[in-house]
Amino acid sequence: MSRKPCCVGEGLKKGAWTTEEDKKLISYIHEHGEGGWRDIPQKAGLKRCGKSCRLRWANYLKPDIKRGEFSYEEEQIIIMLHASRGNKWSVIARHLPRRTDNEVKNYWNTHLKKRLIDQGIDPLTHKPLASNPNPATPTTSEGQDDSNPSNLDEQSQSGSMSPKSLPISSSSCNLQVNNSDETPRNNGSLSSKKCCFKKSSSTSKLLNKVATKASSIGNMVSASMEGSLIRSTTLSPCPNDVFSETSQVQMDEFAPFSYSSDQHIADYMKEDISMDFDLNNSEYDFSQTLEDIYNHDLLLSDVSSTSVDEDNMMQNITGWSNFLVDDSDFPYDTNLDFYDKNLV
DNA sequence: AACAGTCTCAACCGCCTCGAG
DNA sequence: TCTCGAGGCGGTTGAGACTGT
Repeated sequence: MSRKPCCVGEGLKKGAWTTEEDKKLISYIHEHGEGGWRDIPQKAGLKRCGKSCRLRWANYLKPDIKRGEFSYEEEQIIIMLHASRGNKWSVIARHLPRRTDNEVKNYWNTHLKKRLIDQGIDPLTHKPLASNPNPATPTTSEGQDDSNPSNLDEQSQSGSMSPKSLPISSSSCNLQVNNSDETPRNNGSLSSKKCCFKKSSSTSKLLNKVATKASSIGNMVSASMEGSLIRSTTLSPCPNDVFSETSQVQMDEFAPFSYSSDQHIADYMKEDISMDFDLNNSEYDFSQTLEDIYNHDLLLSDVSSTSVDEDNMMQNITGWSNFLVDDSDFPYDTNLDFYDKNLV
């Protein structure tokens, strides 16, 4: 037993990778495949630590990595999974095909975390910040300096909140706001069917919560299914322990399933169901909303350890979509006041 | 144009888990 | 059973880009 340590050695280069180094690494991996990272630097002619090579490959050079702006659906998935899983970036990234854990982590830290704080939501607990009397107004909180003009300018100067500064609730609710420099993140229009929370029975509250998420669930399901069904299709009926070994299937193989034959379900669910709710309402619990959704198998809590029955999942989704779009006795008031105040 | 402050994200660091020896 | 290295993961850093004055 005389293994040599991975990252000791003089003359190892650090810092940004050059294109030349990238070429060497790509070329080597194309020829020999991944793995054996300790030996790769030497064999590929790189003065880098094996660990550094692995990271460079996994986070940047790998051909199927998706880069660039996160979609609305991806944002929703990150937020929801973070609420239930915490900083488990690798777990979250598994639900986002072609995204890396590092990228998800960076996006959370630089965008989503701030946005939640701005809207008075504690990014750790995903519950309204206790000290925040008005969630629609940026407040001083952890990592947030209200003397920072940029925080105030964003809304006071623009006269409206950009989608990125919208409350999570609103961005989940088909709200469309004036947005000159960005493609709207949701194709839905500002619904005429705006609903308020009603403090009634727990069932009503659950329905409220579900309805709140309904407009985005379609998108989320589509996106999540990409990741989940790829794996379930691949796995089933494989035992769980085989799962991780077989999960490297390209999503393209299942694109027809994800995007055509079942797109109608997602479309149904994206339809004109929207509402707002009052974050001041101490009973609102985003984590609970997630639990509710998870309990109905709309999202898989951790596909890496779960084998999924595809038919069962589709039954659930179909059932839920029918439930969600059946608003014949939609029990909530319409109310645009909240966004009228904050978006105009 | 120059400078300062802020933001972004690639890359590093250190810890943890797992498995080989 | 114990030790140690590889690989994986989450937290943090800092260089470069961007923005405001």
